[in-house]
Amino acid sequence: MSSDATPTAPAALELEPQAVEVIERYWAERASGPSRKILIGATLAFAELGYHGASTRAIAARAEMSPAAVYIHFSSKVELFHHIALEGHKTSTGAFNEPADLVSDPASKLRIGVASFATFNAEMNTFSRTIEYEMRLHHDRRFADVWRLRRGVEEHMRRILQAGVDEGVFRIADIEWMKILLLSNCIDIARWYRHESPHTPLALGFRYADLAMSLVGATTP
Amino acid sequence: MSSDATPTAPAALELEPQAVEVIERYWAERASGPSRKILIGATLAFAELGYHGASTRAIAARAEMSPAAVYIHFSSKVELFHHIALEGHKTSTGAFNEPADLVSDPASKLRIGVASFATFNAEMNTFSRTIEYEMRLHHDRRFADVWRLRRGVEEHMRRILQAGVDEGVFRIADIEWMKILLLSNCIDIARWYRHESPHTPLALGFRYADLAMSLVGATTP
DNA sequence: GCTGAGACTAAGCGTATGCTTAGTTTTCTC
DNA sequence: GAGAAAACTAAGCATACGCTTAGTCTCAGC
Repeated sequence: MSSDATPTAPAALELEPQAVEVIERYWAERASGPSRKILIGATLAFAELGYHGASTRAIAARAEMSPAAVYIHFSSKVELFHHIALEGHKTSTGAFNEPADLVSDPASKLRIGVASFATFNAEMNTFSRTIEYEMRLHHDRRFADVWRLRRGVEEHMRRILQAGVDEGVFRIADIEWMKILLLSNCIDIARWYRHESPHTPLALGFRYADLAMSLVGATTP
Repeated sequence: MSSDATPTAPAALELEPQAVEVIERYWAERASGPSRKILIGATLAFAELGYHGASTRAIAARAEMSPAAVYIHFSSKVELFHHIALEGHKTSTGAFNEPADLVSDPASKLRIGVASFATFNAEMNTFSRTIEYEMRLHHDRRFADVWRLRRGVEEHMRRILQAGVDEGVFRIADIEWMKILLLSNCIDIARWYRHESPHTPLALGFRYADLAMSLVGATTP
């Protein structure tokens, strides 16, 4: 039995070059100097190897530093992941909340919120997917703030749908179900989207916005 | 910096009791004796801790065996995961393909295929989610068979949609996009569904089937 | 009951892990 | 330029990891 064990370790996932660029640009806007290099390296390592599969040595190598240097800037591996997950969720939830808050009627909120959220998940597909998948293993107190952000988007979506129904512009039989469905659509983009897809993230966002309007039975043209 | 490292390891994810039962029943139907115990233990460990986070000791403990006993039945940890992923994908793809193959017209194929696939992903949410998430880290040759099964469902869905358009019963502007959308809806159920949800997997399957018929603009009542 | 095969274990191996330490290098301020 | 603080490294620690080995136990067949 043991003699047929394959000597090859699982190969690291090959990331799309554009996905790497997106991640580098993302952290360039939010961190500088060595911290930035570590955040980029860690994000890439987590994306390619998973949280537990990514050793601090792998992270450090991608940051072109020694493993010990990582601890100058982040107190632990899990704290590093927490930082990435929190920042990622702030951006992700902001991608939905902020555009929706720029308009006042429910239909526009829904359209622009969904478009923006879908675009974000397509553009940041590798980043979003990684955090999404790895967050399931982190339910301890340290990550309570991240989980809270997620619940905030659900609540926001529910309020938009409720307002639309109250104003008679949405025809929804089951708001809770519609909320789940609309968010599910947007979130799953991170799983399947690749930059080589025929649609740009922006175009995809419009598609999902149109779909959302259709699903809620929006009465506006 | 290092002095504020939290001494607590990430807590193992708490699985829904019903999710545990589902997994136990699943393997009861496909394995017996010690192999079954190992498959159950490993599936639970992977679900709670992730692939890399689940040590062979954790797997063995859940199977109530020693770590060495696992190697009598499975040649390596990765082979154990491969076995679980392959079996899971055979069942998952079967959940779509087999019901759809029982009927001949595209509308019925779509309805029954989606209903069945959605029901499967809800019922087996923990199992599906775990495999889905961990499969992204396994792209080496060993897992080619698993990846092939996934592509088979996509192809099948595309053929159903094409047949519906050819026969004039579906009104779809972009078949490729519709294919992605319909499968995305079903697959993402595994991410969000919990057994404590108000809808049973079966009821959810019908909802998704209705949604699919609506989305393709099916002309049959 | 005996024997051999298969299943199983305790112990351990070689290696990897997250993290620390002591020393070195770099940067910043005066 | 000097000194202090910050950033960084090589080396190493304590522990965990996937897996093997040698011995023990259990089961099935005769």
